[in-house]
Amino acid sequence: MADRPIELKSSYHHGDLRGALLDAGDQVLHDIGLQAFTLRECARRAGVSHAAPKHHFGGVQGLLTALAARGFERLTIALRKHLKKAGCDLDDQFVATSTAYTQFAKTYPQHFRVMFRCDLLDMQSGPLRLAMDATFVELTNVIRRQRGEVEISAAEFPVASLKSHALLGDILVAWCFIHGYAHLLLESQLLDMPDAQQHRLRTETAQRLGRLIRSEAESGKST
Amino acid sequence: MADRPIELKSSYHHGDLRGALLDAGDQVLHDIGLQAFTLRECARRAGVSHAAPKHHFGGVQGLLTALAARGFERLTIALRKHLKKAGCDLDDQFVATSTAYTQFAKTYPQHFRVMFRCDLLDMQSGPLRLAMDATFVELTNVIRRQRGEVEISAAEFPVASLKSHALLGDILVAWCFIHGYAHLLLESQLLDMPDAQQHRLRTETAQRLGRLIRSEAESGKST
DNA sequence: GCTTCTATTTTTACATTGTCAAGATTGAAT
DNA sequence: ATTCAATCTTGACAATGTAAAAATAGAAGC
Repeated sequence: MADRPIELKSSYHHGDLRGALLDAGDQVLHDIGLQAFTLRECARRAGVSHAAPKHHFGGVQGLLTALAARGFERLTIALRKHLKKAGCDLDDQFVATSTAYTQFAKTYPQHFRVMFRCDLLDMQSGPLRLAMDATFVELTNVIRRQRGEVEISAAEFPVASLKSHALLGDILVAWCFIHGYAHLLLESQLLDMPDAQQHRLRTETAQRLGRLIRSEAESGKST
Repeated sequence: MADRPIELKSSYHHGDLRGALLDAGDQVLHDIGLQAFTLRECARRAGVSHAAPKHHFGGVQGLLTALAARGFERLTIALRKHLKKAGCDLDDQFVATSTAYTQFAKTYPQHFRVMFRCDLLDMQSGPLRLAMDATFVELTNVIRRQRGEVEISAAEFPVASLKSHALLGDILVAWCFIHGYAHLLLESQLLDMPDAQQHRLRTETAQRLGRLIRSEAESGKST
């Protein structure tokens, strides 16, 4: 009944070009991949001229940086969702984390690529740092729980600043495995195997590492 | 005294343009990185016209594929060298492997990037497959020795084709950790810390995982 | 020794890209 | 109603990857 001027797009003044370009960028990554990613193609899909993105993102690096930040945000959400579903069992939590991370890499392979290409990104970008920190808070808190420690709210980052040597070691074990698995799965095609076997192997390995971390935290506590 | 016509370069017929382009490509990666890698720049550095590479590599993908293969060859050599220096101690061998892998990633970061960007490469390329297989034979043999198994000569690949479930699991633990560490070090800058701490943490973690693999292989054998 | 053949390299051309500067448009502030 | 600043478009430039056609040189055959 009422007019809906929000959706209208007079030739100038798109309304939310920034958001539209981000969406277009997502689509471009999904459709043709990072190696074919192009500012002009994003502008085309957003229905604006080829130079329009400049005002909002400065250049291609700016848009990629924003897309990477979006990627970390999505990854954080995925981690939280899987953790929630996993409940309180520490074993399940660790497996769920590796599942979420892996599934994200398989679902958004091109985003995953951008997120870990610091030569393409503006690593000084505030939003990117925030999004990365949020992801890594989630990850490190999984390890903290495995070790029976209290969680942390946010931003005692970067990881290197952690004071507990044992905690840092456990983070290294867990995160490097999870990340390495996802990255190799995506880029090496040497881990190619039937989905069922893939899932079984990853789950078993995650359980194994979870046990390792917990048992050593236990024995460390008694000393 | 004698003429050395090999080195001469009359304007046409370079002599070994293929090799020269590979060297130029190495240099370009080292000097300006993958994000600025250009066929024309490689041709320029090799002293030939911009279209000369086509005959030898087809296109940019061909040259990158050849450079990636070279990268895997170098990585294989580095692994062998570090393993030789490590001697027979299993603990040292595992640490040496992670050291070699990490050092390679830090020394040739741009090559490392190319080697794990399957969207930029021709994954059907024979030379690339051979070079990758050689690297992974080296890696899996480290695990075999940890498990007290006999080594393998070459090419029972890809990894997924391994019949021993336990072996595959150990390979996953080891390789994903090592690769994940190197990749995160290179791309996340969240593991940034003083070199000494970096080295200590990685060494300790490698020893930890080596012990895990060996102890479980032991207890598995007795059952 | 001369010719022919073929592999290699150059030249030329074209569509695309990222970035910049200048101009056009519009909604809001005054 | 006028001014203004933010936003978008136009036009231009150098650079890139690829393709086709032309040029060159070394080898093969005679």
